[in-house]
Amino acid sequence: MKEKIIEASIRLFENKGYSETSIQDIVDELGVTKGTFYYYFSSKEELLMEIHQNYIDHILKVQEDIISDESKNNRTKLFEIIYMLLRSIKTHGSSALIFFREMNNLSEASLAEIIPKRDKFRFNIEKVVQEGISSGEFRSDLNPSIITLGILGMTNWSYKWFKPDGPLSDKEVSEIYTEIILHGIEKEER
Amino acid sequence: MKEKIIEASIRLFENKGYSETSIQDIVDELGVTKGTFYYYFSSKEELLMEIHQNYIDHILKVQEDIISDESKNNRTKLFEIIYMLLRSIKTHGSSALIFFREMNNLSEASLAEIIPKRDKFRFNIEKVVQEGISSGEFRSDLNPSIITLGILGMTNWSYKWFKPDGPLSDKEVSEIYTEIILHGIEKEER
Amino acid sequence: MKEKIIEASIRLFENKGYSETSIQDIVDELGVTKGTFYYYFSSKEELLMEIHQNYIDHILKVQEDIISDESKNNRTKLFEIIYMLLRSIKTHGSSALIFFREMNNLSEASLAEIIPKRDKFRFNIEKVVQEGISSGEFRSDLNPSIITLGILGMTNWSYKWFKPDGPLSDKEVSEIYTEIILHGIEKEER
Amino acid sequence: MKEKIIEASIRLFENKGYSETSIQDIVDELGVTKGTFYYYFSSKEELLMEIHQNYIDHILKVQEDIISDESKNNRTKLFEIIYMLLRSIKTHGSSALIFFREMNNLSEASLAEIIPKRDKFRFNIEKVVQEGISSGEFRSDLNPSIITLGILGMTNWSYKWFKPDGPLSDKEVSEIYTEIILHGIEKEER
DNA sequence: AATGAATGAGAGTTCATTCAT
DNA sequence: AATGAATGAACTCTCATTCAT
Repeated sequence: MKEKIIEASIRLFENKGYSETSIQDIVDELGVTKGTFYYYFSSKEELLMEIHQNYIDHILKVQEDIISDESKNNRTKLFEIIYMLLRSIKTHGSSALIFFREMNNLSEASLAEIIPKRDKFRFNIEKVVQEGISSGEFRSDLNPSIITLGILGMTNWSYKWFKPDGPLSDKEVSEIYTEIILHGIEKEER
Repeated sequence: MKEKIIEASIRLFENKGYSETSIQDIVDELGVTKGTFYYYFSSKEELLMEIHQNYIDHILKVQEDIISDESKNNRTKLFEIIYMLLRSIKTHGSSALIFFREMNNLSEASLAEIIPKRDKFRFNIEKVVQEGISSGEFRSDLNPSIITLGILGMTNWSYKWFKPDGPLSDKEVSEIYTEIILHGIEKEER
Repeated sequence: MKEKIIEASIRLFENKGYSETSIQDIVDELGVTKGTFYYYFSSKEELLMEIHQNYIDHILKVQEDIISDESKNNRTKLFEIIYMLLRSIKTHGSSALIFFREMNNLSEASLAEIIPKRDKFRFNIEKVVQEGISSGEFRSDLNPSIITLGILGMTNWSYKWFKPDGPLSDKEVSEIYTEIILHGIEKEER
Repeated sequence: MKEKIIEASIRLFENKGYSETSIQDIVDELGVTKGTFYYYFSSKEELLMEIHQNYIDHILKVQEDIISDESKNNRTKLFEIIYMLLRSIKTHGSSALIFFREMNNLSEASLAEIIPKRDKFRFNIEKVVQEGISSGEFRSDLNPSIITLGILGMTNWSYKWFKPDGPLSDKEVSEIYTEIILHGIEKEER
């Protein structure tokens, strides 16, 4: 039941937004009553928090796996992180969209847990960029923080328009994005 | 007074979000009463719509000026569009942020006016990309639509983190972004 | 202007009801502003009161003319009162409807002026009935107050359905009503 | 609780009118909160609609019973319908008054349900009148529709003045009204 | 004679939440 | 594990009225 509540609410939050979706909307979707909701969640915000946690924990975990694989160079790591983010739209429904759009509906207390994780995700990418610079894979004349924010922007923005059943697959889009980024930040001898 | 209401509400919407900001919040900020608000706006959504209109009309106008300047090549046009978007954060407060974040709080009727303009802005960029491909400035092996969405992602995402009084200026960030993009999509002889 | 406000408001009160019609509705109808309204009337209720006064004063006056005409017998007087009421729908727009429907929107003070006039109108009819009984025109075995209320019910109710441009004229309806009433209350030798 | 809300609101609507009675007034009367009201009714209009439905369904049902009783002649049927209407003031509180006075506060959608029932009630009376004409009980020289509207006027108007604890009983008034009507529309050999 | 900006009280309605069962 | 009645605070919006100009 708890899972079903989360799934239904993700669907509703995506379409109507968190604030505009009432507990009533959620339980109506499942044919149960509000009491049931409060048996599993102590507040509406706790539900939102759980969606956030699930999502960020998932992508952080996959990211760590990618980064810690010493057999991959930094170019490959960047591609795989980008691909993973785009793939998560298919695997995690609209959790990503909700993660980015509804963050300001979390309480101070919840934000204090989520923001460090979100920052960690960003720092992990920045580390890949910096190691690529050190190893000579990437150009050294561009600010690594801004590069990282550019990558995140490109990728995260895709939640606004990417459809898993659209003309291009998540892999194809990831390849184009990686190509754009790499042949910009990579030191040149092409 | 109408201007003051718009300014105050942009500030509040930015911090608390549109749905979480009440009319009471807005008028308290100005020391007037709710009646005053409804003297100038017929609904809360009309206010949101006006913010949207002001913003999109502004950036569309500036974009048209950039694109129609025949003395500029497409590389320059891209840079100027990116720069204009980042600059608008300074000049138009948080209208940009509200524009992107609160779009789903518009009514169907309002969306029907805004979406075509937003699409036009995107198509205008896509046209610059395509003309750059035709003219031989840009690579021809990457999907122009995806390139455009990548550029928009990078740039629009900056409303989430860019601070006009941060360590880098809007111009510097624009130059880095342009550099990343260009030396990826530009046909190479480096 | 004052006349125009009264006319417009009668039209609006008829369709939407007094409470549901705002001052704004009235002045919009005339293309003026609310200030204008308050130049002529000190409150919304004063306007309603004026409509009431105009109507009741009119029908009271006509009624007195009918009653005081010594050349008419009581049968004729009854017919003429009924006819006058039905005719007033044509001549006084929907004042009658408003008079009956919106009376409870008057203040205590206004009611204290209107109710005695309304009662006087009723007593005048009751007097005709009673004189008809005394003179032998009407049956003496029926309660004159109830007869009067029956006549008023029949006649006043017509404001709910009578249309001046309908299949029967105000005169024809009056004749049928009088016929029904008379050949019930008239002592018999038919 | 739902029943208690209906009862309290009928009392309040009678005295202050529907538009002038607020939800707050209703719940104050019962010592509950506005939330409770909206637990049982989705809108103020739904409450008004329920009062209308209850009343018209009741009188329609009783009317059908009267009409379908083949042992009664049409004179008797008329009397019984009139008596039933007057009796309903006692049995249904002021539902009748509200039914007639507040009909224009119903939405289009609600009216579309109520008007046909109200018309059916009227047509049923008209049918009795017409059958009385065919059977020779009633005069044939008077328009049956107007007769019917006259009967309804007399009877419905009584909601404005009839008090169950007044000098005459509902039965006595019904008898006087029937007497007035019958000896007007009945073919004569008196 | 008329405007237009502003008020302030109150309207109907929504909703997250509680709690006895 | 789940219900259903009830709360209470907040919300958007309406409106008769005022008043300086």
